[in-house]
Amino acid sequence: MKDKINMKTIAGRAGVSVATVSRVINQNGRFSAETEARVRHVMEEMNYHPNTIAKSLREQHSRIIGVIVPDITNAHFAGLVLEIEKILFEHAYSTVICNTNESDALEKKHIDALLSQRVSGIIFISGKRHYSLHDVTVVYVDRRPDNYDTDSDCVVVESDNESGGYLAAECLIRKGCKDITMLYARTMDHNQKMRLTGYQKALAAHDLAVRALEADSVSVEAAAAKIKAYSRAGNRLDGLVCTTDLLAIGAMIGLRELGIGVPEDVKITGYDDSALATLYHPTITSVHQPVRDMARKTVSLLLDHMDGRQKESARYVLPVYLAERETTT
Amino acid sequence: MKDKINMKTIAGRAGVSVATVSRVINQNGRFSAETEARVRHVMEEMNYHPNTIAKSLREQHSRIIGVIVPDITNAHFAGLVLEIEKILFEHAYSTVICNTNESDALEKKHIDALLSQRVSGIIFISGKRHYSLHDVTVVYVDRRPDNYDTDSDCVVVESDNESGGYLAAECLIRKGCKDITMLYARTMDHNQKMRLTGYQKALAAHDLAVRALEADSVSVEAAAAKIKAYSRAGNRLDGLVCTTDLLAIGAMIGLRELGIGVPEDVKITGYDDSALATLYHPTITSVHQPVRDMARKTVSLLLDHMDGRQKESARYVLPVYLAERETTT
DNA sequence: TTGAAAGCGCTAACAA
DNA sequence: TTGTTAGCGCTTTCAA
Repeated sequence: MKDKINMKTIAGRAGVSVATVSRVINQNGRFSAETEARVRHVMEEMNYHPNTIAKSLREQHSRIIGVIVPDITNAHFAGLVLEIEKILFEHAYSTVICNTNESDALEKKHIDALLSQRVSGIIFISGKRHYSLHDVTVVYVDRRPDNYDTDSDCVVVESDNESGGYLAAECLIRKGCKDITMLYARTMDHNQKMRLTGYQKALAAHDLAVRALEADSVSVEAAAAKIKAYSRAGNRLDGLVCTTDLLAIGAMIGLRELGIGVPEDVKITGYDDSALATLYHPTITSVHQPVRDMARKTVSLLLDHMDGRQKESARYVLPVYLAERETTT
Repeated sequence: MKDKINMKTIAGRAGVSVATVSRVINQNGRFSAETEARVRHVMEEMNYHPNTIAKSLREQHSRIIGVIVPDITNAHFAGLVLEIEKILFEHAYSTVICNTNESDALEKKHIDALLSQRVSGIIFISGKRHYSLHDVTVVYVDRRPDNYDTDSDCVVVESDNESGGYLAAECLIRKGCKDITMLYARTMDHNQKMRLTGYQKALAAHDLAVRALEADSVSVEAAAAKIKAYSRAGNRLDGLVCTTDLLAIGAMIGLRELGIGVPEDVKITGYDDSALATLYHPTITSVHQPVRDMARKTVSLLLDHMDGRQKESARYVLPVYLAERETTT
């Protein structure tokens, strides 16, 4: 009844040995054209699917890659995962998705499971650092691991967050803004930090004063509340650099309630160039990250390191650009 | 150097046989407390991860579930996949994600790969029908398979699209709209059809005339273009039921360009209750689908059918509700 | 060009 | 309570 057809079945029907069947499947040569045709025909006929599990056991690796991500629901992460999965599949690798919901405990469990599955590699989009992963190839993407310094023995792919912050601030300066503030979220990860640094450098380059607002979370409500409090306190503001599109939207909502117009009174930039940025009204000027390139680089590094068994450290910083839209008109 | 530690290593160090180690790991009883403690200690000490591949080979299944989805970047699908993955992991199953990009050829390749991996089950969010999957448990969710009829030998979980269309239309009627049109996309899948049916029933129940507009694609641009053409042609319109939040936004953008106000002149409903719905200005009244419940039902059906080996057909239709917001004020 | 057979790490039937 | 061992389906070495 069940899946009892295996290589032996095929071999029997084709009148050859399992070794030969294996050879034609893997194109390892050492078989005649007729033999190949016969074997292929039988496989077709019986709708045979070579058992990857047995192959993996024999070959000591699974052609499965684990992707650790905080939340696939986040559009930026989803874009990254989509591209990664696509490229991996082209290379005959499967992608196991692991949502951690930012929980260290869950992440640990997922890693244990992946290790048990003898995955060929793990891609971290989580930003957590893992020192104990010596027997598996690892690449960090989008969020560099905790305690990262350049000497660190790990492979990192990121986009140029500092440059992104700089570009956004510079745009506002170019548009004539004088009182430019940055709005970030309390969950101050490294990417946000670098964006802040970029913003600071841009303002310093033009002798403008630096200010920063911290929203309680990455949410519309938190951003709206923060910006309202700031404005009501009488602070001057004509430009706002946000570390996220969501924060930018929250800020606009808050400002709108105060009767402050965007972009007439305050110009705003977001970050990530998410779908929201072009959909929102007004459309949002936003820093675009090269998601596809990041995915491509990540996978190619992973594959290289898996092949070469080389575990050298490396860091790749991919360029971003600013997509200018209505909020900075 | 490599992963040479296996059950035998553990057994050796603990001074027991591999059978005992296996029993401890799988809690199959027939070992003493001291033995268990000793074995556990050694496993801990050596950072041993039981080889799932070998286990799978032996047990003839992989505890891996394949999820076929058109595009993980779609927020609705991402939500579904997130929940599915979460629940599966709680049951010690891994989730391999397969983006098909709506391509039949890619979908076929993914299925072959999953079959080779001897996955324990496949969840389809793709709407494609697969007649040849007899040796693996299958559940369709969100999009029923092509050529579906109730007798069909397959398991389907969906939300009540007809009711959703009805609810949306009824809301507009309640608010006093008289000229209510439906806006859908050319890619007329079954879900959209049912939403249209619901809309039609609601209007019929109130003796109102039914109209439908077909956008060229599920995009803001297509929706804006369509609604502008419709309005300019002099058609009366004070209510619009859209089969997607994206279409609703596109419609609003189109109407805005014509100087038509939402909700003053035209009231609008979206569908999916996506993040956009609460973020957009005005906030969008939208039909909410019970994504978590759909995921939960899907997984529980999958697990049941995998256990029981029963392959009976079934169809579950989960209730939706209308989240009323500013566009229907 | 082909085949026989060992062995990957594990589970479970059987024996003790 | 514990151990021995066959065998899951495949790849690969060695022989023919």
